[in-house]
Amino acid sequence: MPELPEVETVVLILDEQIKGHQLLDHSVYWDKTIVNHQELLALHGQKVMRVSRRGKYILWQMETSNIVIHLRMEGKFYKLEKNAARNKHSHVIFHFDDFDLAFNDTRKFGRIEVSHDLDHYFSHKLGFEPWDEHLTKEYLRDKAKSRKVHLKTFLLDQSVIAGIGNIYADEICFKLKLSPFTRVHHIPLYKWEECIESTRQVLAEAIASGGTTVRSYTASLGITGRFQLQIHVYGRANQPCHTCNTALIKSVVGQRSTVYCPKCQKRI
DNA sequence: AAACGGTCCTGTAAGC
DNA sequence: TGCTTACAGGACCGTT
Ligand SMILES: [Zn+2]
Repeated sequence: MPELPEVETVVLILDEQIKGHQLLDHSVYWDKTIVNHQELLALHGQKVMRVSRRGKYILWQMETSNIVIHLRMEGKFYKLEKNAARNKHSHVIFHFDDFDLAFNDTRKFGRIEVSHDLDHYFSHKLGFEPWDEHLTKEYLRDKAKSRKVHLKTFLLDQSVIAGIGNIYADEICFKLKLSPFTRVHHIPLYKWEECIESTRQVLAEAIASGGTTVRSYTASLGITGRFQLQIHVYGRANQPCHTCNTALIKSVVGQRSTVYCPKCQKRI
């Protein structure tokens, strides 16, 4: 599923493909995909000024407002010839001046919403971006000291750091050499510095390779031939640890499947 | 305030 | 073989 690196890749491609183009209108085939229909209708005729990202959200800056898109599990965009046949999983089709752009989402979890005030929209949802200079070890320590949750749950909390999902949460715990079950209020200050470094390294590596799972999102937008990212733990239950050869363990943290090395990753 | 559990969805795979 | 059931999960919301 798309996490920050995948969304970043989609954003770069979308910016190249739709910036400067005029949104004529759109068709809706699954109502709940669109949060506020009237506001979206009001943007017909406007050009896309810029496509950007905040956390896992895709932002289309229009002339008078913003279209905010979350892909959730399986949302993806396909660029189509005008009036091409609709795929049964295309729930919204944006009709641009000289092409169509389909929002395809088998699980129907993705959401498209218009927001006039992004700062307000994200203020309670999202914490700092991974590369924000305000993301410091003191910030993480302070956020964690009143929390009893496991490290993995903390990393998945978008109001702490924005953009980490299930795949990279496991990878970050592995790089940090901490068990995903570590209680965050037990983690010392110096380890939070390492956490920031690990997070940035894991995400940067993933962005550099175009996102782990991004191939399916972008094939139709003209990107092919990307190599899969080297994944150390996610989806590798029972396989040998890349560091010590111990069999990796599959477990559940916060109702999410979790894989870790019982030897390399200790609880504090 | 923080934690928890249910909800939304459907394709895939396992099980009888 | 064909049917049923379990499972995957990001964000959100009501309850504890
Ligand atoms: Zn190991």
